[in-house]
Amino acid sequence: MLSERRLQVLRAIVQDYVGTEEPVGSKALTERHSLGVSPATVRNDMAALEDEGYIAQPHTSAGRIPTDKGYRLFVDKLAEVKPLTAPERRAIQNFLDGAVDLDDVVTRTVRLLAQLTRQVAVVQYPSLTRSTVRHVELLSLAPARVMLVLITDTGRVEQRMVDCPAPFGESSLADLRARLNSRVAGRRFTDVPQLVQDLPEAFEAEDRGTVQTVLSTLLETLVEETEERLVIGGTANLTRFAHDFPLTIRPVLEALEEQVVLLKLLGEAKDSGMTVRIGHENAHEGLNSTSVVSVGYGSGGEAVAKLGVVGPTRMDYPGTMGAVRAVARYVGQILAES
Amino acid sequence: MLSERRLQVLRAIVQDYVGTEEPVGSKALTERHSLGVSPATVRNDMAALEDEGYIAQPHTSAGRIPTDKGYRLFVDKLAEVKPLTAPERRAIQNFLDGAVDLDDVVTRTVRLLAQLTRQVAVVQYPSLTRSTVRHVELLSLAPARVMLVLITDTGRVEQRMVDCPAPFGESSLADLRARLNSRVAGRRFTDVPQLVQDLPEAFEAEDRGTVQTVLSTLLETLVEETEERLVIGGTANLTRFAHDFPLTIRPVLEALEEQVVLLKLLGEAKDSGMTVRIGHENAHEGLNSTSVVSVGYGSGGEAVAKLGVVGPTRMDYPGTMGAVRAVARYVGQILAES
DNA sequence: CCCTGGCACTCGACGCCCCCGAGTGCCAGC
DNA sequence: GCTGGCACTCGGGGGCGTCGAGTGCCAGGG
Repeated sequence: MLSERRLQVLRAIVQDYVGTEEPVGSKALTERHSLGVSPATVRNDMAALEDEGYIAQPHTSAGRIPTDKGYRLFVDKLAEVKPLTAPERRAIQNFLDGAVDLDDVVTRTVRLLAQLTRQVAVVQYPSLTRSTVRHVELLSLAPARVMLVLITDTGRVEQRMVDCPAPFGESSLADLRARLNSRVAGRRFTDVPQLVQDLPEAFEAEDRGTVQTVLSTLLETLVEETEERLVIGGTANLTRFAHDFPLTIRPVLEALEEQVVLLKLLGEAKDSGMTVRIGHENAHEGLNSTSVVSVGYGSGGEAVAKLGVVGPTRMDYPGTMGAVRAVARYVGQILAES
Repeated sequence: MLSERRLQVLRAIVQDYVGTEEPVGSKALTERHSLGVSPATVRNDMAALEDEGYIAQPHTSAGRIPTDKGYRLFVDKLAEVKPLTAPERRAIQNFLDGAVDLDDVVTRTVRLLAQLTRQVAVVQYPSLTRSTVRHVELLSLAPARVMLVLITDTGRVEQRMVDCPAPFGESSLADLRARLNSRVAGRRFTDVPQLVQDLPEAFEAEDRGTVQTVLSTLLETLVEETEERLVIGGTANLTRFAHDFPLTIRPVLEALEEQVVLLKLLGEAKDSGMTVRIGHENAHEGLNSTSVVSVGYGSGGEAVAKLGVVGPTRMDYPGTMGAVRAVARYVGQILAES
């Protein structure tokens, strides 16, 4: 177990390194922090911290920098989430209050978060798994061609073309439309598959193939509709922390373009409370030199989606966590109001 | 007026510089190209080209690099658009054929273009203004509440709620739906106002108010909801040509995050044919060191939106233009089919 | 008139060396 | 267990010389 003072030393190292972006030495430490001991003592502590793997030397005769493990300890034990200042909060509220619809809320949030943290922001759209079907419309465009339109209770509309295996009469179409809606209107997406399962049986043999095709297209659409979407912003901030150029930022840019990667990233985070994943804790290796701070947000008590930022492991954790938490709260409020 | 040989020299300089990314000198030029003259002669030509502003020296005693003006001449007079190879075309077709809906087409297109050109790709969603109406659907959600769904020929769907001034029967609704579609289906958005002008007259007095309300909502949708959307991809490719400075890529990343900037960028391009904007020809100063190659695409003969790539002025223009043109063509085909 | 080879000159890139100083580990003493 | 002292390490930066690609100019030849 590390002594109290050694923890202080670690905290001081993290703070200084985050501030200066340069390895920090024993002398500089004692000058900038009132630890009450001499550099020599600090050196001993540093040696101990290095033995435990919390800090490392980039090369002999250089100062120390925190390791992922060091940041982890810092975040878990040594840092307090820094609340935003009053003007910052007002700015958030003003900015988000101007949003006109869901898209706008999400877009504004991502900009806000990127600006506030000066890092890359990621915001997931509120999940639709709890949505219900308002209406399903079928339109005949050609004898063997049907357009399927799905309308959800949140006002979203999805449309698909269906190529039928056989011509499908207008009356059969009306029949299918009526039966379909009476079963699924008002029901949750997740219940639909079961509700339409035996529908083909109600039709003549010649139409069953088409009915089946239409139904499976509908089910596909439902699945896609619930697929998680997200928006990112502030990628230009990546250039701030990349003297050691393309090497660092290229894989990050690549990872950020893969929505799948990001969704997995957010998915791995805890559903409640804030999650901080540091460096190699991130499964995706392009993100091994970055940290991800994420938190769920939602209109009620329940989180419906997540948002967060991606930045260098050498980031201001207290400040970033404060900003992320504050933004999540305000977005939740906005969603609850609308 | 420049002699034929000097144009050849300029072409050779552009080609070599694009290939090697290094200033090109007179000796190297004569070695790599069979110009039929000695380095000394080339030097004279180069001096002339420099006087005219087509090439420049980064510093004394270095080779020459093309200026924006030089690239412009190259693109206008010296380069042929390079057609894609057969395997490349097959790859494009295969990749795009797998798309299931409009979103998917756009997403795939942007990935494809980024991969093909190894640059940043930008694809605009088909704009509603130049589209035609495929179908208008009306759904009765409550006695005095109608949902209007507009489906365009490009597969885009827009939806609006209409609160009717009076209850509106199912049969009247069907009547309106039929009349409306027989008039506007297949017609351009811009023609719709005139086509529906006298429609209320065909209805009973009690329904006219509602018909009028529905129609004006439709017109609003056509006019208002022309909000242009676009998608970008391949930003990681920026790192390829910026090992020198984060300085270069930062403003580019910033510009790319501003949809407004990009829309203006594409908007400035010609409606038909390919547009190449080189360096300072781009109004936005963050993009002063990049070139933008863009072209319109559409389901029929007419362009409904644009797509293109953003890359360094030092890019392979013939290849890029070939890829952009080919992708635009195939996307057009896909849109026409669906 | 235009092309050519020759020549002197320029200047950035590269490698070398050396010094400086921050930072370290260790140790004896308080 | 903390402290000051001390010898050592090593990366960074500045100065310097060399190298070579590239240039402009010029006189001579087709």
